[in-house]
Amino acid sequence: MEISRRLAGESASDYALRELKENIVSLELKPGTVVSENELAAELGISRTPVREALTELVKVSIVESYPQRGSFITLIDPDMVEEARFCRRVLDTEVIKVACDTASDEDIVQMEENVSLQEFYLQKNLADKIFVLDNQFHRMIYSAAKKDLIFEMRSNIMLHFDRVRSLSVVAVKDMKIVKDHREMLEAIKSHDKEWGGSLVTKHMGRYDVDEKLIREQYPEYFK
Amino acid sequence: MEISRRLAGESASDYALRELKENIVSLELKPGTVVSENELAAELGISRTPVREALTELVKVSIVESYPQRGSFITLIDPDMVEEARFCRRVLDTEVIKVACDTASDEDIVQMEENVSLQEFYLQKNLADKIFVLDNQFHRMIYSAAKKDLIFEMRSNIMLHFDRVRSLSVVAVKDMKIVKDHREMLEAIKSHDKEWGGSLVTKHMGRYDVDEKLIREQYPEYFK
DNA sequence: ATATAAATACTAGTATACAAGTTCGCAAGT
DNA sequence: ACTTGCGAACTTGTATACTAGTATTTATAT
Repeated sequence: MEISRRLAGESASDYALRELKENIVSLELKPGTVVSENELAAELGISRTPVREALTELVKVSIVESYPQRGSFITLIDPDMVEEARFCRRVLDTEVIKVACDTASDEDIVQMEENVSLQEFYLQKNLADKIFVLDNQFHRMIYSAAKKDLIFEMRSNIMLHFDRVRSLSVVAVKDMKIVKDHREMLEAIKSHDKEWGGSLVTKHMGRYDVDEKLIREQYPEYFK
Repeated sequence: MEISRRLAGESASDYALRELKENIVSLELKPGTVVSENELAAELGISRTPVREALTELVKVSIVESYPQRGSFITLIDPDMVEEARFCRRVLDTEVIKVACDTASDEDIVQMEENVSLQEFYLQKNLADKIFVLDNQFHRMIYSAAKKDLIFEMRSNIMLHFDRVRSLSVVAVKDMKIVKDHREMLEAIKSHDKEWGGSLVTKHMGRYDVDEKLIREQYPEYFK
């Protein structure tokens, strides 16, 4: 497992959860892998207790399975759950951006402006990983502007299933188009155009269409 | 705190989580109350570890707040989060029932038929608490028929915020109308009428409109 | 009497010890 | 060669011990 340093002020539990999520989404921890609480604790340099707390949360979102006295496993990719994640994102993002069109404050918009400008900057520099982070932040900002922060947390958890498949997809997402989508979403919010905003989400989701059958043929051992 | 017996085969953690949820929603544990891990462990007859695991999950959904070395508290009712819960339910229920209209199997429909018939039976007998349980099961069945079980779990967690206010509302929900709504939803699913299904959810949500201002005046100490 | 400081009784976070059960390998016997 | 049985080495679940920090109360000094 790929392990980074523990952040300043980060609790052991949060550290374990962050590391696990990153390694699961990046497929460093492959679907079907067995993960031992003791082993993880040793690798992370913490005790079993915080590791357990992190694993427990991941069990709740069905990205880890745990069987008493037998072991814990990274779940195989379940197409039904991937579809749940996609569905959840599409439905919530669509309605939330509409709310944001009504409720976004000037301060919200300033922050989003800054974010999108940075995305455009890094797009020119071709720094995809920078855009990845900003992308996630941008969507969080929309939820925040609509006062739907708790729902965003839920969305993040279920999106683990979706992100894992996205990582498998060899087809890199066309950063150019998604940044342009974000710019348009911001314009929709600024002009309070709810219908435009909603339709942009639909278009945006289309960017992430992947040929699941193809991926499944390539990595059959990862799928349920 | 009102404590019921531990179920057969129920782990200590699940027991603690179930008890906490029940007591929070029923307002037996009042908003703002301090909950001590040691105290809960003693009351439930288990150790701190499973109590902590339950509390941790409730912290994730913002129904409990925890401050290191200070204590844990049942959160005050936050109108923004209540609105998040209502929004989440409306949006997801609407889209999920549409999917269910397409995907519900004969087996799914048989189960729903049985459930709604029971609701009608208990309606005649005037057994509101029986209907309450069946109500929740019915909505779970719709999600299950649409293969959105994971999303239903998320919905359940965020609904804690909503259910708490519902418990405060003196105005009892008119069971007669909600049972009729359920019957109609089932008919919509059986006839694959997605638009009808979606509109029924909107109508259904209206049954739970409560005068928050009134409740807030009555219990100001429960609100943020 | 009042202000200040030290003692105390809490808290949550973490580490460790123990309990109960599963899996797997190896050895003994047929 | 194959089956059977036993034991060792795992696993998670739970209980308990320890750490560090907060809040309150008590005692002491002015």
